[in-house]
Amino acid sequence: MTTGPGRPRLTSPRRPGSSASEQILDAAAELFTTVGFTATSTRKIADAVGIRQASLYHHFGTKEEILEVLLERTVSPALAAAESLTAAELPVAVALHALSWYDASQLASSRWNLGALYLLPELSSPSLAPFVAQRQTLRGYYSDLAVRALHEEVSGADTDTPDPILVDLPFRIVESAIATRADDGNDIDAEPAEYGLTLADAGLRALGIDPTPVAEPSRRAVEALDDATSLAPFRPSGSGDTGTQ
Amino acid sequence: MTTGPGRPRLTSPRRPGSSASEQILDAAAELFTTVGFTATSTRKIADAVGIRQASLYHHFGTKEEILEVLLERTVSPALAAAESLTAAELPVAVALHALSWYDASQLASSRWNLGALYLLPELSSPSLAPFVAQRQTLRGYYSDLAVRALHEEVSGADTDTPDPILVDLPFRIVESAIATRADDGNDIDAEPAEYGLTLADAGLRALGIDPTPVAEPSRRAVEALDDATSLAPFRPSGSGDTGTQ
DNA sequence: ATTATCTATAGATCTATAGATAATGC
DNA sequence: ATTATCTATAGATCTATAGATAATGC
Repeated sequence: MTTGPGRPRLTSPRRPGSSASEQILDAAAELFTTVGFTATSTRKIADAVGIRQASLYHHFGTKEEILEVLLERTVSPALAAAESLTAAELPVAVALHALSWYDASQLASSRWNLGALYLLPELSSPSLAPFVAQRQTLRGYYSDLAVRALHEEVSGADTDTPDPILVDLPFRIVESAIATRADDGNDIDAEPAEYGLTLADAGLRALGIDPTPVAEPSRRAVEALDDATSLAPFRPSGSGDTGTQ
Repeated sequence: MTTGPGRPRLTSPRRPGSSASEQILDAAAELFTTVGFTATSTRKIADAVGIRQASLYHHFGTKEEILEVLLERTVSPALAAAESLTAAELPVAVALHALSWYDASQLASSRWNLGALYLLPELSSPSLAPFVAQRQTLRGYYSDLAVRALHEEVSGADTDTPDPILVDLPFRIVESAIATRADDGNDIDAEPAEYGLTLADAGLRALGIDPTPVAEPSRRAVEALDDATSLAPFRPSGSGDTGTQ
């Protein structure tokens, strides 16, 4: 690791990540999610990486740029899953359940509680608006699926325009994984896949939909997603066999 | 308003609140909840009040002390409601539903989104630990009620120690009002009482409990709470008649 | 020559304190 | 005399830039 161009560091690396940029992102992810964006100085990030404060600026133009990269990486996989599951020819309740399961598992299994970045009050800064918009797009996928699932379930027994608070709940219940991690410590003791299943089931029940019949098709859909993204922290304990679909 | 001791301000008051302290708390509540604690300078608070930065320190010893008062005021009513409802001789599901309804209504109806103070990453500061602990106590009331409600409902059909993720959900669903307000703007268009009812119902359904039979006794319990605290932003549209209990 | 680090620092904050000032209250 | 404000400022940050230095790569 002493190889490579450039003046050597004074300290040997103390952060995971093959490049300096990745090490900076890892340190910033920890600090931003635990003490906040403004409360994290560039000096503290540099100290956590083991470089000098000014050296950060060889890799990122501003402190905010670091946050932008972290936000981008956090919202992208969930948004891709939402698009893929919405396009797939799945029963709507299965798509919603699978999206919740996948998203909640990701939130629970990431090294740092990156979902907390979306709760930072500093996100009202205009330059971060694109990422806030992406998160709202994801929220829209959830509520669209919820609206359609309700229509399918009760076939018009409810009003034609369902309560916006109600159809927001699957998204909010998935999001609760962020607050739980923030409250109970970064390392959650539950299995991410199991945790995600509990939240996905609850999201459907909150809408008044029985999750029992969707569990198995949803499991297959999530496994297909994981195979596609090959990020796959998702290894359910179940007997599910990939590729049967 | 030009009366009273002390040197006059350069600017006439621009904030609600009969005393300077209340005006400072109102301005700080807006800024802390929208841009965050560290990102809010004492100068910005003072500007929002219409006084000089140094004048804040006549009323509060430190910036953190302002946050402490806001946190105290936010958690106290919910905690009092939880204690009162737990002590009351109510069916457990009714107590849980009423607590959720009351708490969610408060979160939705406060002038600023004060619940967001509990999501500030800066709360990991040791001096704020007492308030974090109080919030966790409130969370404990919710989950205790949820555990007991599940036992009563299915009478041992489930395991003896229910899933901690599951019994945390009524609390998390109520808390979702904070994120919704942060996402959709401070002024919510729904009636607080109606909003709270939707979340209280969903909390029970998430546990697998039908909220229909508890709605009416819960309404009476919430009205009794409001009469007791006489803070009462709670005016349900229903035909419920206070005092019949 | 290029790259990644380093040292040094400018300029802009930000929190909190010291002490002056202008009102009311006794 | 007491109170609530004001002006002024010390001391500690904090972000970002300028330019030197020490490696590799050609």
